[in-house]
Parts: sequence; structure tokens; C-alpha cells
Amino acid sequence: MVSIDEVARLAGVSTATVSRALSGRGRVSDATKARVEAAADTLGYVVSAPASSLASGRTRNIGVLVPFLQRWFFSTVLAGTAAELMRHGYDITLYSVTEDLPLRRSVFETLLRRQRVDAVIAVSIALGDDEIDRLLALDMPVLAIGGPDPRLTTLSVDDVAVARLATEHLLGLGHRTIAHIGASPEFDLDFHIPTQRRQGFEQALTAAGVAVRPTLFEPADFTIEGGFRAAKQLLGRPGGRPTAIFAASDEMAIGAIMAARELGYRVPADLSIVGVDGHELGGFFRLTTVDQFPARQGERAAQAILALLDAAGAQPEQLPFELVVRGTTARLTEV
Amino acid sequence: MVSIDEVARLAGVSTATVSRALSGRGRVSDATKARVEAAADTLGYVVSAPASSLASGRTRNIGVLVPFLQRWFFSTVLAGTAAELMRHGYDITLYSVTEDLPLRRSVFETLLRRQRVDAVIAVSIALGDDEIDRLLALDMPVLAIGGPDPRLTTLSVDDVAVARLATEHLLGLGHRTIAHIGASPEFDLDFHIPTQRRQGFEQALTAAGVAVRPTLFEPADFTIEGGFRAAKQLLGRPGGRPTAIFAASDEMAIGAIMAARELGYRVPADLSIVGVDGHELGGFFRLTTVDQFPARQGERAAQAILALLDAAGAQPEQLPFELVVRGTTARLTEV
DNA sequence: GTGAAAGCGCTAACAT
DNA sequence: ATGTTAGCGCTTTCAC
Repeated sequence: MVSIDEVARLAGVSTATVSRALSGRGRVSDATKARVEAAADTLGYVVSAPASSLASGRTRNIGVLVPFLQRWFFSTVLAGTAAELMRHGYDITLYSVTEDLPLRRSVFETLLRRQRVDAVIAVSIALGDDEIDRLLALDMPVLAIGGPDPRLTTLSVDDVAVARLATEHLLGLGHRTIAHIGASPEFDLDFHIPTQRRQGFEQALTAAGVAVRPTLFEPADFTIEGGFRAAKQLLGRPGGRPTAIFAASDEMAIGAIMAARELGYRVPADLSIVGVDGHELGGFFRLTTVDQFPARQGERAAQAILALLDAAGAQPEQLPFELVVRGTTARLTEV
Repeated sequence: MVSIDEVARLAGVSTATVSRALSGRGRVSDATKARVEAAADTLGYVVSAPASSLASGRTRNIGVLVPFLQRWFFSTVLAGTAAELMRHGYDITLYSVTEDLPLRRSVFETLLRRQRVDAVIAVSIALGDDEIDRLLALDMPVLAIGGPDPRLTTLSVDDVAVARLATEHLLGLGHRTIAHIGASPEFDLDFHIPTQRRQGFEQALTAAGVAVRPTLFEPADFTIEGGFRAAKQLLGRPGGRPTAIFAASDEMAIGAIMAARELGYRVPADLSIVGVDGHELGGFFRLTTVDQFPARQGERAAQAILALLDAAGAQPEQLPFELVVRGTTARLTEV
């Protein structure tokens, strides 16, 4: 391992100057800077992260907390964050925060407290009160993406507005009997996004003078399979089947499409379906959806945390979303 | 930040003893060990990673290289690795190694060389020769999961055997006109798994005395959409359509199922389909598949790298796989 | 603009 | 079994 002294010797300067030249902190003449860089280059020198961290207190490393690594949405956000951070020379330390309680505790009580990260990003994760306490006690910038907690600075889409938009799209096509596939109550206990989507849905209906009917709601677990089951229920129930379904995620919407097909309904001729997310499979299924650009959410979070690191506080920020009309929604045709 | 001296003072011992007691290296009497632990506990002391790393040369951190974070297979392997590593008090630094060449270079030339990781795991990633040179030059344990490179210690499933198993399943059901959806040549240029699957497929056919017909092969890109397109080709081509399809991934197999349905073929009555992976969607589609247990692959890699870290060399290891017969394959019925 | 020197918070000999 | 001490490889005052 070539160390800073060797670079200093080769460049004919002190280690202090090498440090300044390579880090960009403190002034160094252009000439020496060039010489130092050349020396570092020929020696293949790379600053030792532990030594630098110990001396400076900065790590150039961000901790990222992710709940369901295997779900498309989360890994997509993570990919966005990772790319953006790497672009700035930052590493990312990944903490998979699952239901495994002992592991989970260790993240908050030990792993995050080892002085290994400069800041943390929590990706759409429902945190306990004590966990948030611990994050706050870390005394470093913390940013949440899409979580429900008011104590954390949060980047989020306006889920009420998202749902309203999807529902208004359906209303605009003439639909009046619109069902909603949302979260089961347990699922939503600590994570409020699904409830907000339901609120937006009901707001839109009410604003259009359409009554909200409890039989037109069916809970599911945000998977294709869950959406499939829920849609079967909705479509199978006697007495006025829905002519449109708003699913709170694209994966559930895809499940609904398959359920409809299996029951012999044509999408969108007999049934319109709209989802939320911007899932990669959306194009294939020609799914109309409200895209929330998950990869960009991740990037945005990375930028925000970097800003927090060399400047002052960040405010909660509203993330963009957009209706993408494809082939699973159509005008209501008189039955 | 409470430091080791405070713990030493409170426990009435030297910092060296605290270090020994907390790390488990070197002997400490049970009594003092208990006192030190108590002191650390009441003070909420956690060892500073940079300081410890600088002094010891160990980081308790593993670098993980992942190519397509958004693909189910990769994020599942990663989740397995992450959980297992965390269980042992290790952090994981995630490097997303994509087609972005400048970023990619920075991983190998800078990020990995900062003394931040004790070892690296490369998850099913096609590495260039120079990249492998750089990994080897890192002078630390490196482990690959499922990659093609002979210079790296690799944990992998026997892809030839996997394909043979899938094909033999189909042959055993009486099928003789079996098609294969595999990788396009470009896709396989630097990553040989797809080719191995094709070899296994052809081996099985030949062993059963069935001629290999080029028209019964169709390349795709390992996505649902790709599998869909490929199956349409295979089934639409005039002259002896296949009665069974072996797809080199579950996602392609799912695409094939949908293509078959759309063309009016019943699965498995008219067409049997088998995939590879053990994808989470497999149950929903009742897909017969050869499961390769991705989550366990990740765990296994974590265990192997930990073993490498405190002992001697590891040998390449064969990973388990298993035929899971569900509902998309059936006996050939006379047409 | 540059150098000297004092740490950053630990661990690992080496003593005892 | 425990204490003393010398670093680990940087960054950052403080001088000049």
C-alpha cells in the first residue's frame, strides 16, 4: 500500500500539501497541485479511507436503510441512489432492515453508530419511535424517502394527489362504478401511504358526486398475486361489478389484469385498470399508471443528502409524478 | 462520542484491556470482561470503525459488486448476503457495477482501493480482464457467485446440469419437439451461463436420441417481455410447433406462458413450459422450474467469504438446485 | 502557498 | 491477565 509520504517524497512536497492538493481543501498552487497529482498517479496512490476518516471525521460514505430489497420499487430506488452517490465519490453502506428484530436492533444500536457513515437515507421504511429516536441521536443528517414520519425530513410524493389523479382519469373516461385495491389495515399500521391513496381515491369520487361504496374496496398486499385475488373478489361479487379498478400499485394492477382476463373480461373494453408506480413491467402490460419515477427518487435523495452534508438544513420536498396513459384504460361504453 | 478511555476509566482498567475485552482477541479474565462490558453498556460505547480499522487493518466490511440491482435475481442474492453478513457484525458496501463505464472504472481504480473493505463478493457479474486483474491486485479475498471467470474462486450452480434436468423432465413426460429460449449471442459474449444452459439442453436431447433443430431455439434477453416475444416466434413458425418449451429463466418462462395463452394454447394441456431460477412469481403462475435458491446463494457466499477471512483458501463450490414440478408441465397427449 | 507537528481513537507488541 | 507504549495514515492547526 503506497502511502502519502511516498507521494510527498516523489512530488517533493510535504504530506500536508499532498493532502491539500488531493482533497481540494486549503489552497495549493496550480503547479504543485499538478505535480502532486502526477506523483499520486504514477504511484497509484489512493487515500486510505480509515486514516482519512479518523483524522477528519468525514467518511465519504452514506448509510442506506432498505426494508424489502427484493421488491422492484426498493431496489430501483436504491440503484438510483447508489449511482448518484458513486458519481460523487461516495460509498454506500447498505443496511437491510427487515422483520428480523435482533438484526434490526443491531443496525440502530451498533452498526450505524460506528462512525462509518456521514449521513443516512431511509428508503420508504416504517420505523418505530425508538428507531427514529436513535436515528436522530446519531447527530448526522438523516433523510427519508416516502416514509410517514413527521420527525424526519422526508422526500415524498403527494400520495393523496397521486390517487386523485388516477381516479380522475377514470372518472374522466365516464366510469362511475370504480373499485379500489389498497392496503390491508395491518399492512398500513405503521406506514401510511396506502391510506393516503385511499383518501385521494375517495376525495376524487366525492368531488365528482359519486358515492363511496365499501364493497368496492378490497385490500391486498401489494403483490401481483394479491392484486389478482382482490380483483377476483371485486369482479365476482354479485350486484353491480365495477367498470374500472384503481390499484394502489402497479404490481397489484397487473394481478388485476390477469384476474380480469381469467374471468373473461376484456381490458380495457369491459374493465379499465390503472395502477401506481411506473413499474418496469408496465410497458409490457400496456398498463396505464401514475408514474412516480422511483429511480429518480433515489437520485434525488442522494443529491439532497450531499447538499445537507456541506450546507444547511433541508426542507421536506415534494416529488414529481405523472399520469402515463397506455392501453388498460378506456372510455366507459354503455353496457 | 464516548471513547475507549472513558470506558477504561469507568471499568478501572487500561484501554488495551477494554479493546481486548470487547473484541475477544487476547485473553481477559471473565470478571474484568464483565466489568468492561457493563461499563461500555452504561456509557453506550461503540468502537469507532475508522480508528479500529486504521490500527488493526481489519474493517469488518465487505464490498459487494452487483450488476443489475433492479432484477429480482440479483436483489434476492444481495438480500441473502446482506442478512448473513449483518448477523456477523459485518457491514456491506454496495457497488453498483453497471454499463456506466466511468463509474465502473472508479469502482475498480479508486473505491475498492480505499482500504474500506476486507474482501469482495462479485454477484453474477461479467468482468473484463483488466477488472479481474484489479480485483486480484487488491490482495484480499475475492469470491464470485456464478460468474464465468476461471481466475476467480467461484460459487456456482452447474448450469449444464440444471438445463439437462429441466430438459429431461420434459423428455420424461413424453415430449420430443422441445424448444429452448436462451440468450442472444451478444448477451452471452462475456457471460457464459446462458450458453451452458443451451449445452445442457442439447446434451439431454442427444442422449435421448432426439435431433437438435435450430428452428427450435430462440434468443431473448431474460425478461418477461423477451420470453413473450420468443415464444410467439416459436409457436407461430409454420411446420411442427413445439409441444414444450424450456426457458433459461423463470421470467422468460412467464413471458412464454402469456404468449401461449394469447395464441390460444392451453398450458400445460397443449404446451408444457419449464423455467430456471425459483422466481417469486413462480408459485402464482404454477410454473415448473429448476430452483437455484438465489437467497441461499447469497448467504452461502457470505459464509464463504467470512471463512476465507479467518482461515485459508476456498475452493470453487457447486451450489444446489432442484426441480420443482408445478402446473405448467404435463405429459404429452397424442395430438 | 507550504511545512512541522500534534493528534484522530484505536490495536498490538512487548513487558510485567 | 493486564498495563505501557508505539504506531496505523491521514488532516489540520499554527507558523512562516
